[in-house]
Amino acid sequence: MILDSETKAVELPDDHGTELRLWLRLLTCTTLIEGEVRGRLRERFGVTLPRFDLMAQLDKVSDGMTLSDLSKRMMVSNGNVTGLVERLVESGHLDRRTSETDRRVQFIRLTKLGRAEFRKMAAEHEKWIADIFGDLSPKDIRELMRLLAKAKGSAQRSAKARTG
Amino acid sequence: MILDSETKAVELPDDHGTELRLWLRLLTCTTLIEGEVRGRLRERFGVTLPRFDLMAQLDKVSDGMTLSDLSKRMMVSNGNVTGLVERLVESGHLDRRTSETDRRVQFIRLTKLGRAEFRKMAAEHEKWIADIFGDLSPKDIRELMRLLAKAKGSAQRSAKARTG
DNA sequence: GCCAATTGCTTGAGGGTTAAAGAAATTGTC
DNA sequence: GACAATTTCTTTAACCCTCAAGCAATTGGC
Repeated sequence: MILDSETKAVELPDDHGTELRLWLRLLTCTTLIEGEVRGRLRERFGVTLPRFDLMAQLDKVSDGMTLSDLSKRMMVSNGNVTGLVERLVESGHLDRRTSETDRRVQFIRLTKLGRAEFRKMAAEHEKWIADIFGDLSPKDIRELMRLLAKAKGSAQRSAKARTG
Repeated sequence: MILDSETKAVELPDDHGTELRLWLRLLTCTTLIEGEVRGRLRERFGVTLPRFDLMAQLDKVSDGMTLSDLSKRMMVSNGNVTGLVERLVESGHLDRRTSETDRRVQFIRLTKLGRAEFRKMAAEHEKWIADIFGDLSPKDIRELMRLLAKAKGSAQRSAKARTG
């Protein structure tokens, strides 16, 4: 550790240790919660997290979404969504309907069963999340929301600068 | 939206919407950054994120770690680590050595090649992270660290309450 | 010493995930 | 209308990941 004359830590010219520690903490935090949610979904409903997430996207709309929309919203690859939808159609939770005007496009919807099951899961899920964040005050939450929004913006700026 | 007589939003008795939104934002933020790092590691070094993470754990120690240690530190399953280590031994980055005193245990170390390659990657990685969080002030970072620590503690408390 | 419980690791089944390549349909331009 | 570029979706190979079951070695009582 480098200290100056007043015994205060001094930054090295290229020390990015604080950012790195922040990233590791963010990752740890998310992994921890994600694992907890995954376990509860599995244990309580026998459903996987990706399937739950996909159904959550579809629950927000009434008239269906395309596969491309889903992959953008979920931030996963196109091929990934193809497989997920396939399995959820198979199990009767989803419904696919080819567009009349563009035969490449498929509209994916929750079936009656799918929506009913999702709503049941979502209600519990929301309580789990509330409990998981239960030690945070409303002010903590607001502040975290604000800082994460800033971090997200920063990351998007950085990503855009890389790929052009 | 429910409004009271002074046109101010009123919480429903069981509304946990803010926590849910916080979780989604946390997840989005992490997924975004993780994807960015994954892409850069792949593009720049042809390495996957899990392999980089595993090597990062090993780089912190000089005398090796067991598979169990690795799986705890990385917060992934035991079987997962078995496969990852296998592939990294195969590629010459890792080295396994059975314990003298307990023949179930294997100490995993970075090879000379592994450590050299990791150090090179880590140096760039740190710069990427610094850039990704570049818009955050030192104060923002401190505050995020603090709030994420609190969130982590809360999540651990909740997880512990579930499994006992 | 014996044996049950525990610990460290591997295996196998079932999924999830990406990047890259490709098939099918549409659009824009001439 | 022709046809190149684009868009939507699927396929493939390789990998990542979990959970549960199982094997091998060790430990702790007795």
